[in-house]
Amino acid sequence: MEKTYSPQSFENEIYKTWLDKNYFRTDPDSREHYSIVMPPLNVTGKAHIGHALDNTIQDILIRTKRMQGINTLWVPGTDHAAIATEQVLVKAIKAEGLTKEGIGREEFLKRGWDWYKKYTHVICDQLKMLGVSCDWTRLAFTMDDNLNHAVRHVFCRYYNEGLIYKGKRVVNYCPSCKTTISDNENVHVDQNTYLWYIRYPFADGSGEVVVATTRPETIFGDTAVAVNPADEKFKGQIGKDLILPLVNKKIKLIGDDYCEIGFGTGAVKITPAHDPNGYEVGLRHNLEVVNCIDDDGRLTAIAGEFSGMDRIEARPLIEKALIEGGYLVKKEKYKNQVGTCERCGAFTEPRISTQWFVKMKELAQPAIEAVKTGKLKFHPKRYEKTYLNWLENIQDWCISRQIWLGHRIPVFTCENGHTFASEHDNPTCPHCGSTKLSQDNDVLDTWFSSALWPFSTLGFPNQTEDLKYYYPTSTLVTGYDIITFWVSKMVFSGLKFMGEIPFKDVVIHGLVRDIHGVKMSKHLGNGIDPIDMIEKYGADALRLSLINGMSAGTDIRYGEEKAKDAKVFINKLYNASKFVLQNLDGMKKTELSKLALKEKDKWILTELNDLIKSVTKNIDKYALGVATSNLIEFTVAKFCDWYIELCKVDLYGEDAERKNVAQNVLYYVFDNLLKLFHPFIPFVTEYIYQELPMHEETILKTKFPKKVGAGNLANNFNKVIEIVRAIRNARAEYNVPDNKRTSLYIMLDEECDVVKENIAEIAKLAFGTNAQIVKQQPQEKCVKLIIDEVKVFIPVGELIDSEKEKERNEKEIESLKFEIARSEKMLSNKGFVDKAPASLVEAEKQKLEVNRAKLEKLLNN
RNA sequence: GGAAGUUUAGCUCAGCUGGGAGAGCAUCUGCCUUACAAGCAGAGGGUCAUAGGUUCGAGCCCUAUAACUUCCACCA
Repeated sequence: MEKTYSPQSFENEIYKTWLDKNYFRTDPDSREHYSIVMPPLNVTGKAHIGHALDNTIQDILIRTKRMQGINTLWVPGTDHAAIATEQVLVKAIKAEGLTKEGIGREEFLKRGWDWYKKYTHVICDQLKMLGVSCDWTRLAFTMDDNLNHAVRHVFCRYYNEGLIYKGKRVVNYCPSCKTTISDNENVHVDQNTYLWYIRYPFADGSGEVVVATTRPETIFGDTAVAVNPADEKFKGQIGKDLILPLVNKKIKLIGDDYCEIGFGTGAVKITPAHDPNGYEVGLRHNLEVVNCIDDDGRLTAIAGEFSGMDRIEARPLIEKALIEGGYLVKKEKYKNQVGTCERCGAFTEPRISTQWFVKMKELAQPAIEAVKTGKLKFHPKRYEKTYLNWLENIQDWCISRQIWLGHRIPVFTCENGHTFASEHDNPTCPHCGSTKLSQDNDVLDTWFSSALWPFSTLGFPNQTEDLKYYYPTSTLVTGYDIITFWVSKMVFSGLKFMGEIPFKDVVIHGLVRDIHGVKMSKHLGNGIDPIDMIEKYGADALRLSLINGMSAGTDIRYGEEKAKDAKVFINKLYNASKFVLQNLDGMKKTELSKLALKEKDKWILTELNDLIKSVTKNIDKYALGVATSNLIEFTVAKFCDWYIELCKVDLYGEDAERKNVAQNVLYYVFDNLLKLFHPFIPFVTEYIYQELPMHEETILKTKFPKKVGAGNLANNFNKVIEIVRAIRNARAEYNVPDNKRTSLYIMLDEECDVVKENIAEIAKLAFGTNAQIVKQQPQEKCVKLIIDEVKVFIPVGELIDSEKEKERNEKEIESLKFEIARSEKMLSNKGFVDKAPASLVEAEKQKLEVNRAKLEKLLNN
């Protein structure tokens, strides 16, 4: 064992052993199962700290369940992240002086596969560094043959049931990525812009209507101006013709409720092709749809002199033209939100186009029910609202994307004009048998394949053993940011195709932010690279730092300090292990129940029992941050600070029997502690475990502690702790330095076995040269402490200061008096005595009595 | 515009069904005590955001207010 804790020296090797021995592999058997599917990792880029958090949580759950003897499966996987990858590829191709269209679809897809092959291991290797115990032999990829099959199978079922349709809709379009994006990918950002007030004259010269707009460049697509029919301001004018500025064509003034009275000028220009509301209005009024922005975000021919210009760049020029034409009334500063592309940040364009949709209303209903009936639970519960709110207001899901990478829509048209969907590779037309087919050009939204993840990774649509045994999965762990994107889609898909919810518990965690609470981003350079942290502090430290103090569902402020602190703690555990290992020589391994346990042994075993209970309970509740606090608290404040020190008396003593008891208890407690810690910090616990004299093949297959197997553990050891603390406090108050040791005289008013038994321990822990039980107060000048029936005398020589002694005594008397007064007040309060629970009132009475006795003892001295 | 969350020590956060305010880091004091100075022993430090209310009793429940954060939403 290395002298100092250096995780870099063993983490990789340990992981390699785990893999070599195939420990993470599982197959269906007769046991109960616990399964998790890992949220698929994007093959682009590398792991960020959010991945580290997400996967650490999953790993803790999996490792715990595995140790509890449950058949545990964790399926890892990757996602093809179509839009992002396509962008990277397009860029690379461009760098070669080629174009996507130039090399053709087939070659492009080949490059895509090459990319995936090359980079899949990058992110997987990074996860391995973190110590994840997923079954890598089952690594799934959304584009794998069987997953591809699942996608087409599902598509066809939707299609044949009429749940998929092709329709015209206003969708978000990114002119930079050149594809449609979903509402979720369309990020609204605040922008400081202007509101342009534009004059639309009546064709008959009888005045004008002024409209306010944030998008003057879409004027070329205007096909009406709308006002609210109830608006007095425009009474009698609805139906009249207006002259569209710059274009000089006639458009109608229409009445529509969409237009709000009193907002802006009360009149709004209607651009059906480039505004979702405008489109709806257009449908109601049968308006012409005029496209004035093309695929590249440039103005079309209809814009005349502006055609071919970027829509945003054209804005000032259009403004100038409006001024010159006398159309611009004024321009005001204005704040609003615009849609931007989540991937590239470009302004998106609402755009009318033909797309594929999934009808959602019918599918959403069972998914809503699943949560409302409590079959599917969110942790914390409040996120159910996010989920339900989204499903209850669901819109049809636009699933087509105008890119090449991904699952191509399996809809074919044959030479005779028959259109059909097929899940087969080389289909023939079911209507005429033709094999001359053309396939739809679009690919599916990546979420379409992710939606099937919990069952497609288990073999669906084939009814495999895995699928039968491991579905529905147990827990899904993910961030709140993709509840609507992903979680909800898996739920309705699972219900639809498997007839069963895909998982029972959804564990939601927060985002990892920087230490000031700002979202980490490349742009700001405030990101923390998990791999950096692993290299500097070790994977265990990173894991512990992410989990410790984490509260379910809330964001985490993270700074490098935290990883450092975690490493400091692990170092402490490491040193404790060194102590344990150095002191086991000659131990005769004996069952606890057969050992003559002393009070201190019973005390630490009781504490261990409590720890096991709370850690188990908190893991079950997904309160992992509380579980680690429990563990750390026990390790430092119980095991190291007290028990190890207490043990030394026996370990270094003459009594072989006693020594053996101490060794056994020390071993037992530490062994259990390692196991309890293992799910959280797997590497260091395995490393230390392997050093234990009696160990099994690997800690990860040992039994998770359940309950301390020993008889009655009742003990009175806290009395000793109280005495030691009192002595330490008194010494500090007299400024006795720790290197000055004193004798300790202890006088017992009543028999007190626990004190007698631990007299040497008290001396050791309270800086005594020795401690002895006396019948009478010693002659020397002493500081005198009274701990109930125990009196302690500390001869601290010239340091004694009778003034100070009196002062200290008085202070204690004061505080006791205060306590007594408080109790008396409570107990004389009729309301409290009558209404508070009896046990509480009783406890208060007890306290009062004890304090009164204490006070009396002090006063009598 | 709708909704959710947060507000507790200088910093990061715990605080379970209401029953005497906690941890880690930082600060101060004293100690190199044979696992650990990445340590040990001790200490200081809080009107639990504000104002009301319910209750015998409120950090916790209710109502308003403020600040910050986030999600959803088509307001020109």
